[in-house]
Amino acid sequence: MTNPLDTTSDHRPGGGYTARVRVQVRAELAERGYEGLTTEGVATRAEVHRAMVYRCWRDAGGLLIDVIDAAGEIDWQPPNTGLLRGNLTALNQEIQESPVVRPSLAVALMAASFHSERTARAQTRLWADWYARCEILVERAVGCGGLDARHTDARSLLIAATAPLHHQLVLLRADPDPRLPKRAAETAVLAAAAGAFTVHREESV
Amino acid sequence: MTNPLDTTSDHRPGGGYTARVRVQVRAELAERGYEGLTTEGVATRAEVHRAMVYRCWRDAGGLLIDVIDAAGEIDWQPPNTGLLRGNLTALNQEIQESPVVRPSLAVALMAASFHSERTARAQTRLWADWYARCEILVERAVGCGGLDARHTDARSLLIAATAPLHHQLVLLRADPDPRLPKRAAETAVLAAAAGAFTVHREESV
Amino acid sequence: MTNPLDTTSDHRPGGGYTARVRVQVRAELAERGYEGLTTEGVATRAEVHRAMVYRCWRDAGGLLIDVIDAAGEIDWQPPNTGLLRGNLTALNQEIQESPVVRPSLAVALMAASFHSERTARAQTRLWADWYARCEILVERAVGCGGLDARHTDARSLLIAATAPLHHQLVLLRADPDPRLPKRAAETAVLAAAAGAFTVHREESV
Amino acid sequence: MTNPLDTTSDHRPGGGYTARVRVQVRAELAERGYEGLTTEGVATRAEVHRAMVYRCWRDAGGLLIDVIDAAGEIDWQPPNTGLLRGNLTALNQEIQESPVVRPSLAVALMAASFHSERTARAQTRLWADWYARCEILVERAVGCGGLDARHTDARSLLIAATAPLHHQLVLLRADPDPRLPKRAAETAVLAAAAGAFTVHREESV
DNA sequence: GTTTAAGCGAGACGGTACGTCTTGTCTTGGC
DNA sequence: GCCAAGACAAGACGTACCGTCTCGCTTAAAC
Repeated sequence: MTNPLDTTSDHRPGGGYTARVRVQVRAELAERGYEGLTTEGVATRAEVHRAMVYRCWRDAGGLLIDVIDAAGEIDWQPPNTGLLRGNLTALNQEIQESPVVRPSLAVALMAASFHSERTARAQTRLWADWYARCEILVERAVGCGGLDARHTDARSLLIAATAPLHHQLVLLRADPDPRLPKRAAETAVLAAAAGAFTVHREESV
Repeated sequence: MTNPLDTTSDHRPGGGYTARVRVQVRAELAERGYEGLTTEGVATRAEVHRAMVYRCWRDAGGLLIDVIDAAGEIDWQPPNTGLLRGNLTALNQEIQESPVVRPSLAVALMAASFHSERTARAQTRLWADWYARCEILVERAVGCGGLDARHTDARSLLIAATAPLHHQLVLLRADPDPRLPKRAAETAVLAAAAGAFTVHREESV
Repeated sequence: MTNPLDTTSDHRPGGGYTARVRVQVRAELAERGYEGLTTEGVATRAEVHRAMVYRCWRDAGGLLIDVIDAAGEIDWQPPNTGLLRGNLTALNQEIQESPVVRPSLAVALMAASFHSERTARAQTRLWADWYARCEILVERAVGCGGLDARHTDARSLLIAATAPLHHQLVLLRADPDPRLPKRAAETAVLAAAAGAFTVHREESV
Repeated sequence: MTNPLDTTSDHRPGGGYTARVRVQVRAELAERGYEGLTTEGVATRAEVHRAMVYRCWRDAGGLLIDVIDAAGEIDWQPPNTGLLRGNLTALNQEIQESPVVRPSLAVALMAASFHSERTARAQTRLWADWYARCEILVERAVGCGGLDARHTDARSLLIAATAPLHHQLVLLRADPDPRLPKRAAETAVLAAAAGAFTVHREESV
């Protein structure tokens, strides 16, 4: 975050090296993976003195948090190609394609999130933001009559639709299955049609 | 365990220290997390010389692989309490309870799986084994008429049922939701009833 | 003190902080010894910004020189209790008592004098001043008939009388010997009586 | 000390680098003075990894102690040219000549001795050893009738004879005076002849 | 009476050295 | 031959200082 209110970092001044460092952190993560990330490497690549990195990001964890947070700031929007089914499929395809290069930034960020409590929280923020952005897909579908008029738990639907993808790619580390994005989307839509994500009054108590 | 599949270790002689070391690796992982694991720490706790660890497990990755593999060798069986829905719920509850303490062994193993290609493969083996064991749940349900007689893709059903749990706990690092195990199980069963996991001929083309 | 001899400082304006800083330098030296002296510590204690210290004293060496020079400006006079023997003994006693606490300012100043050529010169100035002040002791003795009427090299006599003290305390770092001040004084007086410090014509050739 | 009993250092193995490192410490001290000594510089010059230096000498202080101690192990003997007066003069001349190069090892060792308690003790040991070796000069003189037959405090005599030299060179940092060695020796001998260093019974109580 | 320069607080910045901690290899010597 | 012991090379880590610099604010003197 270039955001000066950022409570994560300690001082992060206006110096032009901030962006430069961030780029190099991402590069190192993508090239060498989380464990290959070193303050030394980043500093050298960014042509900044190692001490500077410590001053501004405190330690290796700070770099990670910064990059994870920065990942949430790109102006991404979920696909909007029409129907819910298609949108979820497209979403899944995006997920599937992103970490196709090994080691990828996406996987490295996952690994990084295990580094410390703070990186874990950053990762949690990132996911929360991502799901918040995706909820519009579900809301659109409800509005267009694609779903039961009763209130649907968008977050659960989205998780049902996308979790299998993340599961396969990140946890199982299986090779991508080209049919999985569509299948998982359809499964979620079927379940939704069957009322699986309907919010009952008494449950919300 | 002198696991015959284990291509990692160079020799693993009869010394009684093998089990001792494994126990300590697990203890260190559970206590200090993946990043806190050091050969020194393990060796000291196991009262073995550090060189011994390198001789037998080659390097830190070897220790991790060994422990991940060992995790797949315990004689675990999925719950069998009756109906598919109940079984899946029970399964999810087990998942939810395991990593409740932070840092836990389960989470540490996840983190460890990002260490290298080899630990990733060990983790993949572990998941494969786990799903294989769980497939019996689905097969029983099909056999008992709980599901459509047409062939059901057990693996997909299981992933649909459990992925949301792993997603919440491991990736989102959210606080456990006591209702989630049941909900995710029900969602998967609803989807299954709607034919989401039915294998069609044309799909295999 | 805006010492006119001081070639060190670039400017030393009227701000009241000059004295404050000097006091803190002395305090730091006495408390933490020469190696423990930092511009940061001094600045903080003196409630002055670190940059101010650099502006006015140029660098750490400047602080040291300043303090060494300031040590020569206190209005000290050698003891005058009567006879040469007694005066020298009293002088030695003063020497012996000053650095009795370790680490002391006196020892820290000695250490500081090794810092650079410039601090060494400041230290030399300090000694020169000290001996100049002490020469009165010898001159009085000559005048009062306590010594041979021929001209006596006061400086040599003083060094002979006090060097053993400094040697023991500063170089040998031995524990103070309560009898040493008197003994060293007597030795010097005996040598003086034997003509050891008499200046002969032929020697000046 | 190559002495394996050495309680100063922590392990100091048989590796051939020990001597190499010591040589480089001395070289650095002589070239750059005490403050210019860095573990980094020494390690690089000795072609040893920096970590090795820390392993074997613990820290910068360890290096200093080692070198100070080593300085006491060279097989030096005081001059023996005949009479006490001449011997003391020769001794003083040796002192005067040693630190003639600035910065010299001798001065650097002095500065180093202020580094810590431990280096100070090493320096004290060095002086004690040096005086012990020099006492033979006085004993010879007493034996040959050069001095009063009553017992003479050799150490005090030696200090009286040499302290002015050290004082001038190390503390006052004055330029060497070519006549000083002889003068200081004569002064001490005169004082001795006058009974300045005679040990009285009651004093030794 | 402004304005303008110095004094000074604040802190970013580049840089050196420190001492610690791991990792993984290799050698030596006892059983 | 197993293995305890530990030396060794390598390199990252995070900290503490150092000394330089550029901003701005304020305040006293110059115009």
